[in-house]
Amino acid sequence: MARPRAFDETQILNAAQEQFWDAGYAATSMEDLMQVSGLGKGSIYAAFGDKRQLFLRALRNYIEGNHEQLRRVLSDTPRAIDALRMLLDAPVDEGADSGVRRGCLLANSTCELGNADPEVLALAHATYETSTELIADCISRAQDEGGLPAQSDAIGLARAILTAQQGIVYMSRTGMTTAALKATSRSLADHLLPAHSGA
Amino acid sequence: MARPRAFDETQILNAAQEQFWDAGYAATSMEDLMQVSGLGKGSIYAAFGDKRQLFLRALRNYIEGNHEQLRRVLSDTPRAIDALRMLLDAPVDEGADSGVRRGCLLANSTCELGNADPEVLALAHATYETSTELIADCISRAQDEGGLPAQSDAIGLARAILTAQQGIVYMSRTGMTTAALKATSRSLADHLLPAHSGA
DNA sequence: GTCATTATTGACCGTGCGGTCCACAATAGT
DNA sequence: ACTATTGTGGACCGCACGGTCAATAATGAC
Repeated sequence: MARPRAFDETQILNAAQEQFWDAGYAATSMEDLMQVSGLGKGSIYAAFGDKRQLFLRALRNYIEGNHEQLRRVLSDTPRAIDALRMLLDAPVDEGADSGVRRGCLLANSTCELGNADPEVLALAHATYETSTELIADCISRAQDEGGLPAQSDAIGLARAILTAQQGIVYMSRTGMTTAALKATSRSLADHLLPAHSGA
Repeated sequence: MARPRAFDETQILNAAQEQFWDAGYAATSMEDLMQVSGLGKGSIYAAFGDKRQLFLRALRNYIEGNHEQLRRVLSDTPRAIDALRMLLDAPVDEGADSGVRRGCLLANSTCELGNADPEVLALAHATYETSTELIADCISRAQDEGGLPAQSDAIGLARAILTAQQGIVYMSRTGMTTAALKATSRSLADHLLPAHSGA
């Protein structure tokens, strides 16, 4: 009954996400977004509202993707303890080859906007709460499997792992060599997850 | 022979630093800087060049202050192991009462500008290299004092502690409660610095 | 084919930005 | 007191930004 959309909304969100991830919120102009999306300005505004709303949707899109991946890793890895170690290793590989270390979009956004935009802050808070629970579940599994001492507080340890991971993500942006980064992630994993599996 | 400055350069740098810390680089306008410094636009440009240069000086100012404080804590604390624990505790107290958790200016700046401004990135890299060395020295001291096992790699452990600290700094910005934050810092300290001193 | 409806485009707008400049103020030397 | 020199403040500039809008294109219903 009317002219159909010529673009896929998710595709645009992905493109916007990449752009915001590369440059940050403030440093991304509508021109940039037009370029990476291939859309005219009017189409973007008609479809998403304004820059901030597009950003928020792209950010939510990113978070969902991240959580999906987290869930997959945590549940698909045979030994739970290995999954936990992977959490600390993952940021090291991210973009190691391409040389561009842009960290985590949510972390970047929280740093840039967390003080000024309550919605971004709330998104960050909720995300890390969920992450903590997912990780804690995995810790319980590791305890059941005997990979971790049973007495330790799963939520507390989950928070420590998450915090360490965020530390690694950040340090990866500071020009640390991949080798140093790898060693650090390993060191943190060894300290936080005492029993580890082989070489 | 000429009209003297009516302001103290360091004072302006401190004011600018606070402003950039509160709002970030892009979200700070020259108007903001005029307001917090009490200076006219012309004076700022005459004294500091442009916005970016003022920012870089404010950032360097911040870094120097931070390192001074780090040095002081690391050397003035009687037992080195306690100093190391303090590194992880410090971010928790920072701004806990006022409620504003603005993290670390250098970290914020690196997240916002690290990809786009090589100078900021270089500053971050150099800073963390220095921090790592300072912490490593303190670790050696802790080993000499018997507070830490002597066999562990000081630099590696220093990097792990620094990374964990940055993780805590970041998590403090995500709306975590002070209690959870405190528990996390304690947990990380306990895992990274096995031997600790009393209740 | 006609029409109603929605998508698309790009010209256009007002605003706030970083940055410049100039008239004026304040000092030190003589 | 006069002058040279530098600091100060704010008016001013051009620009790029986010955002709007109207003309046009593409579809489905009938």
